[in-house]
Amino acid sequence: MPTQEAKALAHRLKAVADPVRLRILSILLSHAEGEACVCDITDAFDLVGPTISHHLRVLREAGLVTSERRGSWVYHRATEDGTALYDHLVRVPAALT
Amino acid sequence: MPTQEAKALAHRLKAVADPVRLRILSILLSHAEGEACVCDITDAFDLVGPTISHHLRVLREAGLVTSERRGSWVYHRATEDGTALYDHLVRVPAALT
DNA sequence: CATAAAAATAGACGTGTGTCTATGAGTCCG
DNA sequence: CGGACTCATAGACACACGTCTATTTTTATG
Repeated sequence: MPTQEAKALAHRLKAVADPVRLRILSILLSHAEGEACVCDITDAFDLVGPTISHHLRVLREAGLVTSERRGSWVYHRATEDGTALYDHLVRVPAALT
Repeated sequence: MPTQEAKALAHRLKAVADPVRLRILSILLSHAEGEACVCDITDAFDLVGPTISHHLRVLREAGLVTSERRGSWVYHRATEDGTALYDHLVRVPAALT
């Protein structure tokens, strides 16, 4: 594997190599309409709002999540890449043993 | 995704979410007999021996690599899980875009 | 307009991570 | 034995990361 490719893949893997971010992706995908606001996500964790915002930004900068403001709320949803990566990961046999 | 499962998956992902460790796995899998000693691996990087040892330990503790001493050399090889995870990862479409 | 609510940003703080140098442990060979 | 070689471990150090509190921005509403 070329150094360049390893670097790019590692960068994307780092974005999902965190239990909170994995669960955020999971929540987005299982939510109605495939989207949720920060307050929805915060309820599922014992974490404060800004911390969730931080994780959402990491996911967004990795191209796995998009965010859109509609009125008072900001709705976050998994991108096509984010969905594909998540679906792929939860099916890694070795990763679940 | 349950918290427990997210934690376990994230832990395993952290082990491969590093460009050096990805390339180490790649090198092990492409080497003759599927194994290589530290000196073989060191040649492929601009890193010193103990650093490679450190990365090999991370991979070993994640169950992705095994190490066996035969004479002066220690031979490292990807486990079945390590092989499956690596093969799986390099085929994630979203991870390579 | 003023206030409240939702969320992002900024900054601080402790912990984890990747790297190095120095040292120790195991093995071969003269 | 003793030296050379391979590798792991220990310790140090800088930097990244996950979390929090405090503040700012954006929007809705009385």
